[in-house]
Amino acid sequence: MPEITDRSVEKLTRLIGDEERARLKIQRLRSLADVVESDVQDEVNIFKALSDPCRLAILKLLQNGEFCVCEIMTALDRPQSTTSHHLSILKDAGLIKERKVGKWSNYRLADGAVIEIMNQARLLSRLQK
Amino acid sequence: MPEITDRSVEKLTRLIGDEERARLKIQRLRSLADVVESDVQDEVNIFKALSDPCRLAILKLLQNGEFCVCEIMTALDRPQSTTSHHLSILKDAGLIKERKVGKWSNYRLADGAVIEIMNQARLLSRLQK
DNA sequence: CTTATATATCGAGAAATCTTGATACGTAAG
DNA sequence: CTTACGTATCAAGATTTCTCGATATATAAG
Repeated sequence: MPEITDRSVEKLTRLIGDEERARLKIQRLRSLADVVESDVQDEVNIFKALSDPCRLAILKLLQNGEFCVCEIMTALDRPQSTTSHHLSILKDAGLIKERKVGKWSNYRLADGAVIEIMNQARLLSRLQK
Repeated sequence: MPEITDRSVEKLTRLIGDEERARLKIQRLRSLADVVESDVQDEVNIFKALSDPCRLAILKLLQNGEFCVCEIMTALDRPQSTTSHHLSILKDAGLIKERKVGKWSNYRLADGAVIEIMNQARLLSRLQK
């Protein structure tokens, strides 16, 4: 029997009248919103990786194939360190993959789902107008 | 004829040898990555709104219907001001909609695409394991 | 081994975000 | 009008993120 001993009980008890029913309702609400911490963090990291204009530009570029860092920094018109940093965030989030060839690092999209998720966002952004 | 007079030219010229061809390649790379600022900002805001565990929990809850702020704060176990703040970010991003009834504010998902985009992210997060 | 080049990492200042108590606003009831 | 309550906004400290010059690492060439 999970403990529920915080500010919510008082508030919902006033709303519902019966403290026991309030507790049950709180349990139900918590379970509906429940997201397991370790699971959700990966998803949050994916969305964080997508939350930057530079990185969206990189992903858009990579829809045209595989490119090395020096091509990507040229496309973005950003310094090499900035570009490399953004690439590592995208890679850590699992959105792109790296392939080293000699002293070059080539990057490509990790999966078609990356394109799909960007399409959905574009769809949503148009919806609100 | 767009001007290209920055660090990229020097670097790519070395790589390619011919400065004129370097300039052409730069133009092509830029156009592939080009994201119109005003358009991309809406998409960035959508991803930013999704980049928080609290807000993902709210969206997950709202997949079960419409809820008022006091129910949502109960589900999250967060103070009212925090909850309200997250809701306004989700609303500004166009992910949820508000319906006022008396002194209550009820929130619901704005569109099925919200569920879809979360599903894609979950798919991606599992892919990388 | 030395040099050059492509990329990654470090470090620090600037900017944005998160959190939450305090306060303001709006509606309904007395 | 006054009070109560649900919600929104404000303000400020804590944390995170962004940016980019400086530096480190790695590979290839001489």
